[in-house]
Amino acid sequence: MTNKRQQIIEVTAGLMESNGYENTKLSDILEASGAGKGQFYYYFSSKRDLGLAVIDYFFTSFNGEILSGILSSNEDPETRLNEMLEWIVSFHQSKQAKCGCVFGNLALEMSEHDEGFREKVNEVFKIWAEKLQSVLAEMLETSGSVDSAEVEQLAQSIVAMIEGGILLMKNNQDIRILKDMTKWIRYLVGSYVASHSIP
Amino acid sequence: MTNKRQQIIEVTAGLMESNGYENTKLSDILEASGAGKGQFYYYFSSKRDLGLAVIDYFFTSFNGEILSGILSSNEDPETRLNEMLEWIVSFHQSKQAKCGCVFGNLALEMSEHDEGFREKVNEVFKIWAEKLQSVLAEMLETSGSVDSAEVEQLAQSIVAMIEGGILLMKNNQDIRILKDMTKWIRYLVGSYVASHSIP
DNA sequence: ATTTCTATACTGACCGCTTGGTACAATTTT
DNA sequence: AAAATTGTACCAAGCGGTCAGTATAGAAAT
Repeated sequence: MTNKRQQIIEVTAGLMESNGYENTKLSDILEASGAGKGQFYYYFSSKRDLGLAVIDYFFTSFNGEILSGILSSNEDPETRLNEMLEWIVSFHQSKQAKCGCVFGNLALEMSEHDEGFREKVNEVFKIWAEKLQSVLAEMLETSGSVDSAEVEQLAQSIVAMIEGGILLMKNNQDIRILKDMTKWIRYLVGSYVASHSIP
Repeated sequence: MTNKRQQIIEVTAGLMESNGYENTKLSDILEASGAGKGQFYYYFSSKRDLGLAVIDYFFTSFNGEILSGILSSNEDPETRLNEMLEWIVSFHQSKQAKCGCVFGNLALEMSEHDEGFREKVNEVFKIWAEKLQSVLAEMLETSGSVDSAEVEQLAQSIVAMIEGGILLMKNNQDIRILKDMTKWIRYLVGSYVASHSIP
């Protein structure tokens, strides 16, 4: 039964979402998933091993929802960007603005003392920014000269803006901060696209 | 001698800057500051007590450098904003983009399970945003209608953008990400001010 | 002038508790 | 019977924090 393995991953994902990695203790995991120690160490070689598996699990879900989902739909690029921002806001609203972004949380918690975590999280941000870049490129399709390096920077900065908005939102426990941030992202993108479109 | 107390605070500040709060162990603090356990508990009632004192210490330094310093100088508001952004970039450059922002780090690490930390960090962000708001207001002085609530949101979002840029910078260990972010902040502010100025 | 007292500054062994991880016997599945 | 799976007792290490006691220096008492 790899069911149990998957169950442990999903339960831990829930715990890590609100407590981070270090603060999700093995005992919590065992209790919440109804597994024994032996069972755990049969499926995972260490807590770290599980942690990395949980990141993969989060990415799969994030990828399906945002990257392969919303950002890859048939809508026009502006709509897709908007839908992504709205999805993020309502996602955090449903969590009462308390959890933050798992990837952002792990980035700050783990990046310093665990290369494996750092690289895995980094990959998520990288893929996200790449996808965003292609959406921005679509918006600029009718433009004359497009500096693709600049668009790349913009895409990456949008990811950073979202993460920053989530950080402040979480610390303030107020969804409005993230909502405002998305407004300025739209403003920035709109302003950039407008200034680059051929009259 | 309250020297020792101050020394412990400063040494811990250095440790917390690169390791966060939980990962700065009491044993590290004692070793680095050359203090014994008894000495420590003579000056501080708990590790948490020290942690809160360290935040105050960081804020004092941040306040002097940025809030009362750069942002309150006699230069015009655009220059002050620029100088702040440049200061932040070169600060993190000097730390090889590895430490991140103490306040941002603590926000994500502690906000969930310690109200005291959360509120203290929140206060920092709040004061920062307020100061930034007044600088933005100065830029808009010649404008006709200024929506001060909107300017407040912009100021807060700029703080979020900086924090997000630092987060990604740290996880990527690449200062360029933060540098790019500051570029977009300037672009956003410039664009906003331009669109609100009377021709 | 000498002794006694007391407040401050500091020591480091020790404590209770939690942690991630292991050993291994018992059970279930094949 | 053999192999895969799982419960449980256990471990060493590390943690923050406590505590009984020491050193010292200046004030107070003699």
